[in-house]
Amino acid sequence: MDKRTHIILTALSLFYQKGIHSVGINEIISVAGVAKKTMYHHFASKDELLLACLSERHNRFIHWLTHATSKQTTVEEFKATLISCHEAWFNSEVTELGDFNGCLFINTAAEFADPASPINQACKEHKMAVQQLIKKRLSACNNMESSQLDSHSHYLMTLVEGMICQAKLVGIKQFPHLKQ
Amino acid sequence: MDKRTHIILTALSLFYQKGIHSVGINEIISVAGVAKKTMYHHFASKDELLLACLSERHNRFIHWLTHATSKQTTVEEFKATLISCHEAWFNSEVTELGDFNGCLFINTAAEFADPASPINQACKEHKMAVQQLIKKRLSACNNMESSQLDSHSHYLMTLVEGMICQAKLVGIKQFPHLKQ
DNA sequence: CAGATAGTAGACAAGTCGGTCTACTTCTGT
DNA sequence: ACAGAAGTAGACCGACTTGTCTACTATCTG
Repeated sequence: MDKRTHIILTALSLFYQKGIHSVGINEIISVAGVAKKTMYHHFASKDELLLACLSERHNRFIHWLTHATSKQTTVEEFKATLISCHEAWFNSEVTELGDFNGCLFINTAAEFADPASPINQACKEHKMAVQQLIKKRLSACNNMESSQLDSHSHYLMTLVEGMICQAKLVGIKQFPHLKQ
Repeated sequence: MDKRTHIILTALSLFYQKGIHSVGINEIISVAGVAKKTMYHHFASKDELLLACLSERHNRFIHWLTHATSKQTTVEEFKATLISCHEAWFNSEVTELGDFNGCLFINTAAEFADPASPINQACKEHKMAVQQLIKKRLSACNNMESSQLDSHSHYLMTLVEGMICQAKLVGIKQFPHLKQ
């Protein structure tokens, strides 16, 4: 495998499981089995590496969510699919997303003060992309009233974000009460 | 003011605005205007100080939420109050909670890997206490069906958690779509 | 008045941090 | 075959980390 990709995947896994500031460059290169020079050959700094990790995670997540929610036809069906595919993630049943430890973007944003930093911007952009995907999926449902498209997609996004937080902090993995 | 309390409040503010690992002991004592020995006289370690900060924040938050949601009589009214008092928090209009920067407990949990650590336990306990408060408030509403008390309080909790995340990451401060 | 407690400033230890650099090797494309 | 890119190990830098300690002072209590 490509060294650059290998470093990204190793760092991504460590960042996701332990947080950003808890993981040092030395740990990353040691786990990746790579020389420090190699890492700094591909990435200018730890922040640049982190940005590459966020990008990788973003692509994986959007790819997964796109495919996991591609079959429903009604709003109710879509909502149920959205909830249950997230439950699968919480139970670490989605191999491409790895062992569940909350949302990498929420976790990362918690560690950086400046909201204008590229890192926080990347986190924000990820969330907006997810919101857009939900909206797109919702608009394809055959009983969706277009006048409520914005508010309903926004509502589902709030629900999903809440589920992720509860799954991480309190350990709730199933949300039967949301399915009515 | 009590030195111990002063240290806690200073550390709490720094931890909340910048994250835990981004803030060092030296910064805390420097901002608090206190000798290092004084800090270590009151707290055995940075983790102990953090636990005291979490406890302080927990008390403030529960106190605020208790009073902010004490007047409603119906389920619909309670839901509206719950949403709008959180909106006030997001807009930093609640003085006792300071400048909004997400939920300290969600932010903190993101930085510590071990879910069994006292720090993550404190975060979990805070969330369960909020959940309990919501449930208690809901049970006092005169049109609340007791059979749906668990599922409805759980639902409201999910909504509130989602709002907090969206307010922090995407900067959404108002949630009109949740009020129907 | 004595003794304990809480405070000050700041040196110090031992280790980690991100990042640079040297010296050398291995792979790859023309 | 040879040049250059990509890799290796690891020493090294200065700054920062948590936490301890000495030496001294102020304040409170019996």
